[in-house]
Amino acid sequence: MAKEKMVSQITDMELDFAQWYTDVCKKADLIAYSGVKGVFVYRPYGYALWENIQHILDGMFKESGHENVYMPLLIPESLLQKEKDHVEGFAPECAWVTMGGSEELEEKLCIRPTSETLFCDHFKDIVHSWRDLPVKYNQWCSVLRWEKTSRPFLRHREFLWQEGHTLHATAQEAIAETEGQLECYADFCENYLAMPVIKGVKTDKEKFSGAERTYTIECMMHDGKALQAGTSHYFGDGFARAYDIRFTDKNNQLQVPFETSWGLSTRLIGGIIMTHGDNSGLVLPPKVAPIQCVILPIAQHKPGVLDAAAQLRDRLKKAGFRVKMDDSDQSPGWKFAEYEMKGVPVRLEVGPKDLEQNQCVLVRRDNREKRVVPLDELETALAETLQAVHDGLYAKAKANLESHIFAASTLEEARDLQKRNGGFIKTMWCGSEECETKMKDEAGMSSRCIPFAQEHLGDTCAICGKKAEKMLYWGVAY
RNA sequence: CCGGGUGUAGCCCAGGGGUAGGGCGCUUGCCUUGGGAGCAAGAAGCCGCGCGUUCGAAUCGCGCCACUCGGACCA
Repeated sequence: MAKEKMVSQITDMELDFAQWYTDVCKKADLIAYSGVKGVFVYRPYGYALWENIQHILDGMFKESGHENVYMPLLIPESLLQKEKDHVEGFAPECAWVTMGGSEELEEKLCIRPTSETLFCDHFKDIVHSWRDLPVKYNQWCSVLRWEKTSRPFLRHREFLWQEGHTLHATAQEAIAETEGQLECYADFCENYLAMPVIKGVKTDKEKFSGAERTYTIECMMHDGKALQAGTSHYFGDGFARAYDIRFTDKNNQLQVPFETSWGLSTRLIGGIIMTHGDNSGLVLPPKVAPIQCVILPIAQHKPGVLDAAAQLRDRLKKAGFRVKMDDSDQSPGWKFAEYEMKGVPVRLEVGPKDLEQNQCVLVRRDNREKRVVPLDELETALAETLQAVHDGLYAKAKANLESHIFAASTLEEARDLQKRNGGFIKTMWCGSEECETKMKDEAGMSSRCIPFAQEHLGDTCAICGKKAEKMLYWGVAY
């Protein structure tokens, strides 16, 4: 008899990647829909993942001298409008508060889509002397952008993020800050999330509204689409001039300071899902997994099993691992499937047969490899196994990235490569926005970045044939 | 925002102008435990929302909302 599917399952990603993604988000208990388009409920398991990300990043920011602050949710229209490029960029996706109680407001208030304007307005008041610089602030908050289409984690109207905002006496120092924070993001993605990144600079067309230069890290998903995982902006003194921020330097001269901002959002969770997930569900990088190891007692009604499992749990907790013991009365098979769906990096099985031999079994989520471990070596073995999962995930993601990079010398070639394989298409580029637009119109790709790691693929632009000195990555992005 | 699809129990879906259906899940009991076990009983629904047509609407019409797939726009 053909076994009917007993439980709701996850669509195979080869069959329908978008459906697979949505299934994982829901079945792994990360997120739930609310009654309003584009705003989501972060469920405990999904929020715990964000908290772990927050905790690590927050430590990195503080280590490099940044302080956390909290700015208001609302921006008066007049304040938002001071920087021309910025307001033009964000106006189409602003949501406004126009009523207070039953009264119409004198001036409407924008719900922050990002907080540059608020920080500038505040910086103007607190910075007067060279002694006040640098200012290195960060805030954890949510922002609102009235997106037309939305998807869990990848594109919310309201999303959680951090935004760093810093002010410096010199352009060099501000640029160093911008680049340093990009490195921080790249380090975090690669060493904590096991996501390899491509670092580079956005073209003028793609840069942040109001920025002089935008740096980015770009990741490659399983389906060949690109994901911008974090950005860091150098503003020059544009915002400072627009918002009238001045300081007196050591020579008693009035100067305009230089500014940066940088942000990373819950979108990254979407990136984790699409980088590491498989047809059994989520696969979480061990360093941010809410549960690093789930302990499953086998034949738990037999004497000694539950006690032994609880002892192992306590030992591992004491050793600093995030562990959970599941002694619910579900069958072992059910639990195996459940925790695979939730992406728990390591499963620990312990049953009567193990206890007789003073051992347990560790199973890796990424490749299902089993390892029998003597109980007195458990802490070391688990640490090794978690590290092995991290390394395994990174290697697999790196291979996926590398197998999704193709070189092209003409627009037609680029278009065909994208259509056939997806991925990043690298070409030489003359630097003109017209060529970017043409690539978008005819090949459906936007420029992802001008990578730091440049290669010389030729001397002419793949689109217009004119002289070209820069190599650009193109792709279809989330 | 433009075009297509969908909305019936927690999930997947059938039905259909006149008492609301199935499978899975859920609850309780028995049984079972190294890859989503079995038996029995039970609970659970403004049939997405509003307005219309009708003696009567979950069913027909219109509007809206949400989800989804393309496209345009954006972290």
